Amino acid sequence: MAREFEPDIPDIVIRRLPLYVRTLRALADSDVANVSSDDLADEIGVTAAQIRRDLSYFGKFGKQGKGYDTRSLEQAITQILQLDREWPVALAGFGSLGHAIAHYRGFGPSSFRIAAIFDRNPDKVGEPLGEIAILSDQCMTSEIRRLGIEIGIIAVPAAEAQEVANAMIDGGVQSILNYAPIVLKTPPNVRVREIDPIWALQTMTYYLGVGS
Amino acid sequence: MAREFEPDIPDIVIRRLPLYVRTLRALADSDVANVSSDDLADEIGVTAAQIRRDLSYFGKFGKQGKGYDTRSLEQAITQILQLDREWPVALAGFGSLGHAIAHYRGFGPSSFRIAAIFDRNPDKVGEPLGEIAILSDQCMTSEIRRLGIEIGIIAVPAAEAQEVANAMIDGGVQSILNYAPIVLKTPPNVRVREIDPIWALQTMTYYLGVGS
DNA sequence: TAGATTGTTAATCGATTAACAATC
DNA sequence: TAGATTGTTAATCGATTAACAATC
Repeated sequence: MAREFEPDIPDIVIRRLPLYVRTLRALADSDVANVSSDDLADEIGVTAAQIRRDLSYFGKFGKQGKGYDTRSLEQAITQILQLDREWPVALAGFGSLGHAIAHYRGFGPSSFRIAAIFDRNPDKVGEPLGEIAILSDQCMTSEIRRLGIEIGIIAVPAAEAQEVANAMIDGGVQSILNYAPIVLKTPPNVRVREIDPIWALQTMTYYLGVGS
Repeated sequence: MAREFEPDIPDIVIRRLPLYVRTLRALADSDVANVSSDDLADEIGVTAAQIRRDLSYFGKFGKQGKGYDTRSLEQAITQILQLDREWPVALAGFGSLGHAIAHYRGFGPSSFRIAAIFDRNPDKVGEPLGEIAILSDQCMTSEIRRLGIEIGIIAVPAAEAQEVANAMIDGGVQSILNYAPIVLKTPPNVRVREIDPIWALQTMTYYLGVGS
C-alpha cells in the first residue's frame, strides 16, 4: 500500500524533514558529532519540542543526556525521505526558465537528475543538453512511462501548464514541481509544490512601508 | 506604527491573498464579472468558508445573493497587499542563478523591478544588465539605503548568504527572497521567504514508490 | 417575493508547546 | 552518582470548517 494514504504522519512534518537533513549534514561536515534537540532547534529556528515531536513519528534516534549523533540522524532521515537513491526527473518547457533549471547547479549534489526534457517545439529550442535529447511534448506520456519517471518539473507558460501536468500524470508522475503561476488540478495521489518568486514577494509587501 | 506588529491578521491569511488576486484577475480578464465564494473556492482549490473568513479580516466586499465583483475585489486585495505600486528590488549575486533571476520574464508585469545588482566580483560577471550597473557587495548597504530599497533577493552561495543578508538589512531591507539553501538569522521585523527547488522536491519523495 | 450567498459566530480539528518521568 | 536530555503525554494555541441569521 502506497504511503500517500499513511494516515498518521502530518504532511507538515514531512516538509520539515529536509531542513533537518540539510542542517545535520552541515553540522556533521563541520565535525560536530553530536547535537541536542536544543542546539539543533537554535540552528534551524524552530523549537526543540517540535524537533523531538517530529522525530517521534518515526522512532527513537537520540540518547538521554547526550542528544543525537549528527551523522546517523542525518542518514536515518535521509532514508525516511527516500533520498538515499537517485530520482530521474522530467522537465517540461525548455525556454529560458527551462534552460536555467536544466543548468541549475543545485541538482548536481542532490538526489535528483534530469533524465528527460520536453518542449512543444523541440526543433526551435536549439542544442540538446549534454546527452539528453529535447523531445516533443507528444512523447511525454510514453517516454515518462518508459523511463519510470515519477517526478516532473513544469516550466511552461501558465496557459499550457495544466495540459502538461495531465500528460505527466498519465505517464505515472506523482510529484510535480510547478513553476507556472497557476493552480494545477490534480488527483489526490499527486502532490504539487509551487515555485513562484513573484508570489513569494507578493506575500511580503503587506508588511512593508508605513512605520519602520 | 508599522504593520509588522498588527496583531490580529494571521500571516497565513496574508500568504493566500496573492492567490486570490491572481485568480480574480484571470477571471476578470475572461470577462467573468462576478464570482461567488463557492466558485472562487473551486477555482483555487480551497473552501468557500476560508475565502469568506479571510476576506472578513479586511472588510465586506460581497453582496448577498450575488457574490463578488471580480474586478473590484481584485483591486481591493491588490491595495491591501500594497501591490498597486512598483517596488524596487536589490539582487545580490550575479552568477548563473542571478542572471536567470535578472532575466526572468515574470518580473515584467509584476509590481517589482530590479533596481540594483550586486556581486562580490563585479568586474568578472561581464556585461551590466541594461541600464543597471553591477556594483560591488561593498556598496550594498549604502546603495540600498540611497535608493530606499526594502526588498532584497539573495542569489549568492550559501556560505555568503548570511553576510549579504546582514548588509541588506543594514541598508533598510525588510523582505528577503532567499535562493540560498540556508536558514538566515534575521531580526523579527525582517521577513524571509525561501525559494529552493531541491528542498521542494525533497518534501515529495517520501510519498513516492512503494505501491502506486 | 423567493433564492442565493454573504459575513460572522461557534464548533471542530490539528498543530505546537510545555512539562516531566524515564534514562543515558 | 548527578546532570543532561530524550520521548511522550497533556495542555494550549491557532486555523479551518460548518452553520445560519442577515440581506441583497
